[in-house]
Amino acid sequence: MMINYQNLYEKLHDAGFRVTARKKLLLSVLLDNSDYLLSPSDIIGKLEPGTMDTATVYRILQSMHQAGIIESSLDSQGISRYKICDSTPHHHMICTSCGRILNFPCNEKFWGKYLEENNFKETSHSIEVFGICSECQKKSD
Amino acid sequence: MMINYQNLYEKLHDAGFRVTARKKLLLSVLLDNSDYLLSPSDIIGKLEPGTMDTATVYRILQSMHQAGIIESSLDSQGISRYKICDSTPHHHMICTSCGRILNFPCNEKFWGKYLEENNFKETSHSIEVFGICSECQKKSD
DNA sequence: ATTTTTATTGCAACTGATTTGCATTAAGGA
DNA sequence: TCCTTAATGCAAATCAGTTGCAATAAAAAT
Repeated sequence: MMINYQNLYEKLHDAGFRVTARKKLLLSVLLDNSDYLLSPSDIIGKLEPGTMDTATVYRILQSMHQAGIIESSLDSQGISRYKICDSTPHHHMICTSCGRILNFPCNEKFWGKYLEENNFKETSHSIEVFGICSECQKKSD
Repeated sequence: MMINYQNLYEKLHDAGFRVTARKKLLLSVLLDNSDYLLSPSDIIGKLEPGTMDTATVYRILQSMHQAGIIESSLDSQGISRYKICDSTPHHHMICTSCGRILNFPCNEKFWGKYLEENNFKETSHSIEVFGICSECQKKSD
């Protein structure tokens, strides 16, 4: 299933949100940078100055998250970062130099035995691999 | 190698920090709660009111982290949480109800093939499993 | 097409975690 | 014990993110 604007607009609408000019604009920024986790201030930096209030950006990001069209995570400094949801479950390889994120699938769960040993009921998990992406390795040569 | 006060004091000292009464006090709080990731405000809450200034707590935590005797992580709300470093590498099972953290070792790295495919140079990784610990499952019965 | 309802937005003020400048105090080596 | 310098308390500042409110604009109803 391809990601497209119509689809995203519908999801927003179905979640009870109005499809406004600002929401469309933010969506285009996120789609244009779908390989990156963007912080609110990254996003604001990509807009013409004065296009949108900070509070509006935060509110729209909340709405989109609620509508299930973007996923959020915290970077190493505790700042929220967002990207359009991927359709398949996955984990991340995050470049600590440029911030690019690459996905990889995850089927194995080698910690199953530890869950049992501790009688721990898993609800979710997260695997993140940090390092330097191919592009950034070239740059530093 | 067991964790003990002398050892921790030495590490602080070796990193160029003075071993003060406040640092000893914070260390005892962290040792008494070594199964939990504590936030600065958790820690302050465990002290007699007026024992130590907020800024001091933050500064000491920075020093201890720099000295390599505590590890830090961010909780789901972006708040810093700390605990005494474990001697062996491991990953976490974090109880979303009480905050207790359980360790499990990690040897396997099933993402190796994805690193190669993308020519991604790993520097570190993090695996966190969220869920409900044994104790909290009992409580909700 | 016009009116009506209600979500959306800008603005400014606010919150809560964390940091910083500065004067004072106290480690710990000489 | 003295002296140098890190550590500390206090107050003010910073920074991400949130909120109240009045004005605006979607989308639903007429």
